[in-house]
Amino acid sequence: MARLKRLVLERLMRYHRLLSELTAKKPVQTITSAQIAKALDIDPTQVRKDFGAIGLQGMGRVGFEVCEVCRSIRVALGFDRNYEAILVGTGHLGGALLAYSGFERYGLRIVAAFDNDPSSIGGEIAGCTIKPLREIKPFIKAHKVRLAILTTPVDVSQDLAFRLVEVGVKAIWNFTPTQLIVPWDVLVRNEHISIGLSEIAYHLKEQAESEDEWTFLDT
Amino acid sequence: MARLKRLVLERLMRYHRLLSELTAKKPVQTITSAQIAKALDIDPTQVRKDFGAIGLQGMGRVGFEVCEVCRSIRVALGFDRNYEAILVGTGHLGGALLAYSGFERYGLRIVAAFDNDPSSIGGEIAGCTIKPLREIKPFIKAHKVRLAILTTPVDVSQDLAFRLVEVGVKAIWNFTPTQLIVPWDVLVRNEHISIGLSEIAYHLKEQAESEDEWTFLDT
DNA sequence: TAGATTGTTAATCGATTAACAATC
DNA sequence: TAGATTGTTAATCGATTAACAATC
Repeated sequence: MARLKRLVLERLMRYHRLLSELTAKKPVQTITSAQIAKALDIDPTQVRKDFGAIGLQGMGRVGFEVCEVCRSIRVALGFDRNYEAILVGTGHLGGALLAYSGFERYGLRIVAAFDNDPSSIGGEIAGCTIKPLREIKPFIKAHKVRLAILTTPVDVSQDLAFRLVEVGVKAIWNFTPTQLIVPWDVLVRNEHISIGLSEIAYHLKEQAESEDEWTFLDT
Repeated sequence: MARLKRLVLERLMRYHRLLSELTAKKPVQTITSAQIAKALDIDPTQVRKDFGAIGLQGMGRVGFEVCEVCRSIRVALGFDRNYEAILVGTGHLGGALLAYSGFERYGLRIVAAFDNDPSSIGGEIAGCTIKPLREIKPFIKAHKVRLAILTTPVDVSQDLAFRLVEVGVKAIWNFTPTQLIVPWDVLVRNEHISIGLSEIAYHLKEQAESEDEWTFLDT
């Protein structure tokens, strides 16, 4: 099967969530691409293409079997596997991610948290003891951890990334606003929250300005 | 000036951050589009196009003046204005956002937090008192709040969205995994963290499989 | 069978990149 | 002036959407 692109992966995730919610409310046997498309405000062809990409077959005049779709997506994205992750940086955001229990349904379990602040080391968040940063490399080696979640201050993240990949980390979920440099076979997924502010601030600015125009017309 | 598209806005944000960091380290007078492009791993033409879109003029053989670029981006995105926001849902993620002080440089100030959990109401996070949810509409009206940050459980977010827009909210920063329905003139910026897991899980799966192949060849 | 839905190819759209004259 | 960089038009690339025969 051809390698799936990022946009396809993200849509598959959305389909999966939609169908999970749907079946949680009331069990549905089948669903059409048009129904899914409407719920997510995209084109039905898109849905069929994406399903085709992971080998899903629909039934003419009926649509797709919900259970089968969910299962296929889970297999395609790798949610049927289990992988252990570590988290570095136990500030507010790190704590929030540790406390979030929703990742387990996707096969992700955070097995350890690290920090270099003496006052937080030894503490516990959501059942996870905070370990000193110097133990991170032995821990990763011992547990064959391949995913690291970075919620550290900006200035240490690149240095950390170097050290993480050295001991076998193959994916970094990066919540720090840094463009990390990593080997070609390591995936960095950037989750820079404040990027969203560009769209928000711009919208509010434009909106305020257009309001001013109307006020002008009113007078 | 033509309306800027989302992708352009996001890149402008990245330019702004890059240049802020750069000048913080050591003051630089000018920078070329090629230098910026290299740092962000994009095409130099892209940078010049984006700058052109906000009316920035470079100098042949020299490049762009760093200060002027920063200033123009701030004006274009509306970071030179101040806007007040409220936050709804003071769980772990809500708390993390309240505690984060980095938004102020973009003109955003969170002025109140709301929750409907009696045990958290009256408490304080990062200097912000948590108010009961029933006070949210009067508060928004009184303070003319136009931005709301949603970090509530999924099941209440659509109902909240309806109530928020009723009293004048024009932008919702949505951290809940729901497709919100809002009037056409209200912006919803979705920040669904677990979407990123699709890319991460898939990469780890593919990576594990390719490793298996090599192991097979070794034998 | 008739009709709705799939699966796929072709057309469109938009974003990115290449090319190069104009500029300092 | 010579050479590096901008600004802009044209070409390419990829993603989305339209069209429609095949299917149940």
